[in-house]
Order: sequence, then structure tokens, then C-alpha cells
Amino acid sequence: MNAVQRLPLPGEPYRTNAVEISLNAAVLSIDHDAPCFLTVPRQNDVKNGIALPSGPFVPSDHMTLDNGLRSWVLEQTGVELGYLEQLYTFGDQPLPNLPGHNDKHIISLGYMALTRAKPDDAAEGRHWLGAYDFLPWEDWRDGKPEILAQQIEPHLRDGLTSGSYQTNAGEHRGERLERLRIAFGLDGAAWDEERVLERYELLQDAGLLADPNGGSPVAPARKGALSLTAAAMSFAHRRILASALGRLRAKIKYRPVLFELMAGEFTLFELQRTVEAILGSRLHKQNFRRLVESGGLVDPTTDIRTHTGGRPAKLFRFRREVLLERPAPGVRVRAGLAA
Amino acid sequence: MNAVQRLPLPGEPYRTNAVEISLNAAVLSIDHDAPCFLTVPRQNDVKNGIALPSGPFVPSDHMTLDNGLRSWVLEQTGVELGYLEQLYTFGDQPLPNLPGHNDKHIISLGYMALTRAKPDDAAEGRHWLGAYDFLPWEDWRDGKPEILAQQIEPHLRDGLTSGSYQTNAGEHRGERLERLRIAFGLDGAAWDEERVLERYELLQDAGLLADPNGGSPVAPARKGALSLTAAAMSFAHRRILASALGRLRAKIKYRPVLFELMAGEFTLFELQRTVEAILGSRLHKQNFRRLVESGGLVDPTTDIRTHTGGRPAKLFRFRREVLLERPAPGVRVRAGLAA
DNA sequence: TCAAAAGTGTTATCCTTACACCCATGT
DNA sequence: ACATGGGTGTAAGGATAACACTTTTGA
Repeated sequence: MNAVQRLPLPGEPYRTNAVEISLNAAVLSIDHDAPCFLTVPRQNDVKNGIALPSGPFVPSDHMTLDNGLRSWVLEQTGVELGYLEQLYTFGDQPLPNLPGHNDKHIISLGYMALTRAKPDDAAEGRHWLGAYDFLPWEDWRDGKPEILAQQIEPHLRDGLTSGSYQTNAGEHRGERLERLRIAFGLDGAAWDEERVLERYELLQDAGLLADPNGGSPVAPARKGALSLTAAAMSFAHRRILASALGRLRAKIKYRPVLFELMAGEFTLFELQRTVEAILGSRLHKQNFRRLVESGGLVDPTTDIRTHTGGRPAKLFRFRREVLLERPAPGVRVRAGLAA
Repeated sequence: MNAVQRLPLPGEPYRTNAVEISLNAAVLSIDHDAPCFLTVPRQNDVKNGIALPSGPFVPSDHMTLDNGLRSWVLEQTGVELGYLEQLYTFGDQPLPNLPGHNDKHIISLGYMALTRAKPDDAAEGRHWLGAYDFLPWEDWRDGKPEILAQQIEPHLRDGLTSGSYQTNAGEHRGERLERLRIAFGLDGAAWDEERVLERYELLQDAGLLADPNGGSPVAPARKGALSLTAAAMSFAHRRILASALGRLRAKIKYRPVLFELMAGEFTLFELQRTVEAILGSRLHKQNFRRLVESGGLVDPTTDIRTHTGGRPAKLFRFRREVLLERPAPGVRVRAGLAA
């Protein structure tokens, strides 16, 4: 084995390896106790659908990938992003059925951004949609979602035994079953709220998701496709949304990114509702308060919020010093904190 | 604000946004209680240096990004990768001083792979180098590394007060100091072993790292550049190495990736030494054993290892069932488990 | 007055941490 | 014999989870 790195020669035309980078942002916020994401109308489609703010990386215009993304979001939605985090780079296959684009290989870079929705958003044409309208199986705040037991679980098991799904790169049936068990908490395994992307991809592979662009290259839409209230967004963008939600669910536990979604001052209950919205599960009130207060994550202010629906509440703010004190400051919600 | 997505028109030549993807792998293993990574000789350099296995993504040859990377690693080192994980996508600036390549914008995709070194590697031209030869400040197993107190900390503080570093995008001095404190555990803050990439980038920004390619576009190499035993690898590749180590340190705590680095059967002490090598710190023996055994991560076998240097040890193997039982199975080493 | 949320207090339990101590082997 | 690693037991302290209960507002 001659371990010599092969680099393209200087004379070699580099267009052979040329690809285009597509920058895509899942801009998240919390609105009325629901995780929302920013959308733009998508016109290049069969139907009139929606999309995440996105655009190509233009090396000559954009200093960095991050900057490129920020400028697309600004241009398309008017939102100037604060917290921004790269998620994953998907090497999408060229879309086979988009005429005139067959030769273009697009690499999709997904980002998660965190902001706060503003009151004038709708008036100024900024549209937020609920993440759980697109991923309804992820919201367990009112108990196990019906769509899971009634539609998803039976179809997944069906697909596995009847063999109508496409085996991925020679994956054994047993391995597939184990992945399903872990991802969806079947057969007594625990539901791990962080595995949002895994669940999304398994559903897509199983053909349970309808693609507004008309058919997936991987698996044909089955008759059993889930009926979602809102499905007019491409696979690629829904996958990025799923990545973002999963990342956020994981990250709030060990980094104080939660406060990017909060106003400067907030009540502990508002904070709890935000965490619950993100995790898609209910938390135990008293213990949550203790956790947050004793964890040094917040500082009380002298301000009071009235009209809470009950007794007026003390307002708190994020306590930055915690960054220096603790290695992994976050809302350390473990499984047992469930209400 | 007209929120309409701008896509390139079908007729528009897509070469304007064309970039090349460079796939780069930090292939990690543990050898003699040291975290090692696989290298290839690099010949396109001023000096004869080394590099991570890497190559361009060729859309026509490679089905997916992952496959592209796997095939480059196989071609360049003969290693067939198992566990593979994407790290981060860096939008490198075009190198200003590589003649003939000025117009090529390269996006670097970093990967982490986990394997086990084999006895015949050296004989077959596969070279493993110690990660801590490149990141010596990360190894605290024999106490705080001298390079930190003697070279790094004074230089970082110097650079901050004398103002000889380049401020990043209008970053305030105070913010910079806070980042340094958090990353390097200055002024009583705890050393967070996971912040490997942050530390690497701060050192590079401060001009403390020498680039074998001759000068960084960001900061000129200062006279105070650290003297490392091995520095003949590019900034880009060292950054990927740092990302990989940081990711691995974080990941072993909540996913059983550790066992990708172990033989099928192992003693608990070998497992501990591996964790210590990765984290760069010592752990408490008895508690580590309890943690691992009671955590259901391993199963005892009937086999015994002799010649351990002491009493013969029971051999264990990874217990796969843990994946179904616990949402985040890993070696949950907290700060307090230090020896 | 009552619902809803704020807020306090108190347990039992488990996990973590830090000890002390004995066992079996190779040199 | 003794160094080295293997392996067990246990007790203190802290964090967690599950209680019960009082307070203060708006409708």
C-alpha cells in the first residue's frame, strides 16, 4: 500500500469535483409554548410550499459559510441572527426529476439558529410555523401522541415483516429492528427525546412521509403515508428541522443556549414552559424550580410580573457567571424529572 | 421585505458558486495508553510533512460524502473504516500563497473515525502518531502540563494586554478574556476537557502555533510560538484533530463509542486506561469499575487474562443490550471521578 | 369564591465519592 | 518479599424525586 495522498494536479480542471453548497437555516423560537421555525414561501415546487430560509454559498460574496447563511436569512426574512450553530452536512443525491438541474451536485449544510419571535413578525411577512406540525410524534406533553400508536408503530412493524421497505446497504432485519426499538422506544425501551433525526430518517426510509416534490429517490411514498396537517416542505428541509430540534433538545441540558430563546427577564414558569416545549414533555414544577435556582443558572431581579394567571411572579434573568463556575451549565433534566 | 427565495436560474452557469469539498479523516485509536491518529505523508508542502488521510469529494465516483471519505482512507492507508462520524464543515479561505490554486475555494469536511491499531500497521506503512504530541496541553494525566503554565498562559495574557493579537469581528477585550478563562480554566475556572477545539483555535488566533505551510492568513506566527515536538501538519488538519478529540471526549460519556477502540474482550483496567487516555486525566480505580459494571455497560466473560502485571483479571465484553435499556449509555465520568 | 400559578418545606431514596482493605500473580 | 494490578465493602454527603401544603392574584 503506497500511502501517498492524491491531490488534483495544478493543470487538472477542477470543475470535475465542483459542487454547490446550499446553506439552510432552521431558525427556532418559542411562541405560545410551541417550538416554531421561520419559513419562506417556496415557489420552485410543484405545489406552492414552504421552505427554510436558504441559498447557495457564494465564495466571492460570503466571507465564511456562517456569514453566507446569515446574509441569506437576512435577505429572505429580514431577521438578523444571533446564536447560530452548524448542524450537519448532507451530501444529497442530485434530484433526478428536476429538469435542467441533473448535473448539479448539491451539498446541503444545515444550521440551527435561536431567536425570539417578535410581535410584528406576521405584519412584516415573517412566518413562523410550529415544529410539531411537521414532527407531531415528537410532542409528548399531552401524553403519548396518538399518531405513534395508531399509525407509526404498526406501519413500522408491518414494513419490517412484510419486507416492503428497502434494506439499507445490506442491513440485517435484526439490526433494523433494534434501531427501530431504540429510536421509537418500542418493546419497553425508553423514549429518548434527543433522537429526533433518527426517527425522522427511519420514517422517511419506511416511506411513511410524503414528499411534496413528488416521490423520494429512496423509498416510494406508500399508501400508509402519515397524514400530516402540514407536509409541504421538502425532505431535505424537514430533515434539517429534525436535526435542529434534536440538537436543541440535547444542548439545553449542558449549555445555557436556552436563554437565547427567552426575553431578558422571565418567570421560572415561563422558563419551564419553554423547556417543556423544546423537550416535548412535561416537567415537575417544584423540582424544576429548585434545579434551575440551585444550579446557579438564574439571578432573581427585583421586578415582578403580574397577570400571570395567578399570583405575581418574581422575574429572573440569566446568570452569565455560571459559565465560569461550571463546566457544563444547562438545564440538567434527567428522565426522572418528568411530571 | 419580500421573502422570496433566490435560486440560481436554470441557465445560469453554476460555476460561479462552485466549490470543492475536501474530505478529511481523523482516524483515532489507542496505542500504549495514548490516543493516536492515522497519518499519511504530505508531499505538496514546503517541508516534508504529514497530513490526515484526505481527498476531494468526487460526485461522479462517490455515492455519498461518507463513502468518499472511506474510499480515500482505504486508498491512502489500506484501512477499512468502521465507526465514522461527521464533525464540522470548515469554510476555509482560499490559500493565498499556493501558486496555481488561488481561484479554488475549498470547503473542508472533517470526520472522526474510530478503529483499533493493528500489530502489522508499521510494517505495512501505516503510521500512527500521538495526538498529544500535537496537543500537549490536553494531557493532564501526569498533572497539569508544564507547557500551560510556562508558555501558554503567560502568552495568552500578554497577547491580550499588549494588544498584539487581531480582534475577531469587533470582539471586546473583556469577551475575549472570558473566552480564554473558560477555555483554559484561568482564574479558578475549571478545566473542561471537552473544549479542545476552542483551545486550539484560541492558540492559533493568538499566533502561538507555527504553520508548516508558512504563516497563517489570520495571525502571523509570533516569536513566542510554542515549541512542539511535532508541528509539520497544516492548521486545517490539526484543527480537525482537535475537533475529533473534543468530540470523542464528549461522546464517550453518553454513547458507547468507547468500545470501538477496544478489543472484543478486555479487562476493566484496560478500559480505564483507554478512557484516561482519551480524557487526558486520571480516574479513580474502584469507582470507575463500579460505574462501568453497575451501569450495565459490560458483561463478564469466563475468560481470564494473565500477565497483567498483577493478579489475573476477568475479561469483559461490551454489553449491547444497554442500548435498549438506557437512553444515553456511556461512561458517565463527572468531574468528581478524578483520581 | 375559585381556579391558576407562585412559592416553601420535608422526606425517602439513590448515587457519588472517598475511604479502607484483602487477593492473586510475576519477578 | 513486594510491587502491581484485581477485586470487595462500606459509610458520609449530596442530589433527586415525590410528597404535602401555603400564598397571592385575576376573573
